[in-house]
Amino acid sequence: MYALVDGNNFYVSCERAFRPSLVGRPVVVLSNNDGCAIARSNEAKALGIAMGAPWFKIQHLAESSELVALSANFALYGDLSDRMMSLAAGLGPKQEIYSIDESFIDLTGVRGNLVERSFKIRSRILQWVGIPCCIGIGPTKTLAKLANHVAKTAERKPGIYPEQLAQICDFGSLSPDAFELVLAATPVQEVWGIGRRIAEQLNAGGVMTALDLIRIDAATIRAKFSVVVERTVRELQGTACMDLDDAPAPKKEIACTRSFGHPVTALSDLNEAVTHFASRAAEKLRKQGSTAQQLMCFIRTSPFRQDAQYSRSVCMPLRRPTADTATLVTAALSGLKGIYRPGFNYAKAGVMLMDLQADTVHQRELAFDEQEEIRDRSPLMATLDGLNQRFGRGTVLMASAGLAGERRAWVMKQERRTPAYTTCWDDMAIAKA
DNA sequence: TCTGGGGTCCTAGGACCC
DNA sequence: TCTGGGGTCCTAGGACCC
Repeated sequence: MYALVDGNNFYVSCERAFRPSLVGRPVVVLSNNDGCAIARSNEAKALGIAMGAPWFKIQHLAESSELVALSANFALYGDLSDRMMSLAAGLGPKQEIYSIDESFIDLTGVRGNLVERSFKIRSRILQWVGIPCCIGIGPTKTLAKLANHVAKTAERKPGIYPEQLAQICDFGSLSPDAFELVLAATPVQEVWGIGRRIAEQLNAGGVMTALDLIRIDAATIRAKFSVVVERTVRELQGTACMDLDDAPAPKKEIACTRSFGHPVTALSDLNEAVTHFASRAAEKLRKQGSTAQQLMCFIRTSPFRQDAQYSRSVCMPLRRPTADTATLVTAALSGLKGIYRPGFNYAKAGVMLMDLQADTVHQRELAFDEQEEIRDRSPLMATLDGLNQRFGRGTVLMASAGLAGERRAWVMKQERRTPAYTTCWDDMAIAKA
């Protein structure tokens, strides 16, 4: 048996934990650059705000419906996530942290009443961290995920599922008939692994609900779709095809990409931005103990503007695997120089590190070129990371990143950000008697 | 005026090998 | 006139996830 513990409207709940006045109000959290809604409170969902709705299209609701919009505050969300995860881990012996707000728990060997135990964990997370969550339980990960969907929907929209399934839903405790009713009330697109495209094709073939899907035999699905969809169907039918992954593998690629706060035209501005992205990507790379053998750099205009369009990327093979910021920034800037064309309004740029390998692997080289000195700068990088961790991101950076004091067009817009209450001394909330 | 960021996996087809 | 069989690796594109 698996459980899925999932924070409700997670980013919004994090904001509410420190601003209780937001409880009961329609709230959205905006993406970087205050672009579009990436989290919505139940009240905001009730206003009809879609996931990913552009802010400028829903902004009028701030006046008419007292909608509150906040800039994403990932420092806060990450920290509250850690706290929630450590409490969720108490549900069973093994945990897989699947995303910032979700974790699977392996319930093997857990005795007693799973539903009661889940309610206890849920109320502990609510009391200690301030995040409401729902828990789904099922014999496979896909079923646990579906049970979680049922638990959340039963709480938010009465009438679709039995109300006793709200907050905690254990498929294991449902009769076969009750289970079928639940599946029949679930659109096929709500199943984990069935996205918009596959759902369209299924719907066209008359497969509308999870119950319809579960009744198709796996071989037919395999023939019509793929082994991926087949796995989803088998999981729905109760055959576990996915194990709990409690030790995630290192990333195979690491990216840092951003949209700009304002259109950028000058190469000098792009140089600063790309320096930042390459530096940040390099930092992530070192954190996971990897080196990169290839770097990709891209720039693009906005596809949403009636403007001359330009989009190009370039791959830069590296002389040898590296996690050195200076080397990576140099490669990124030289790539950028090659693809930059003047006269465009650039909206976004990014750096991706690829062909990663463990930094414990060292390829010996013959010294063909006596002039070339291979210097190990990893102690310097460790110092750099240490300073930036202790005194804050950007304390020490490459000169080509530019000076932070100046107003820079490419810096992303974050006009409604709340304080980093739990990760910055200056932002700490003060309790008044 | 204003539309996010960061990942993974699978498949088909081409190039190439013996 | 007749033109094999089996395999690997790489890439691009599509689909999915949060």
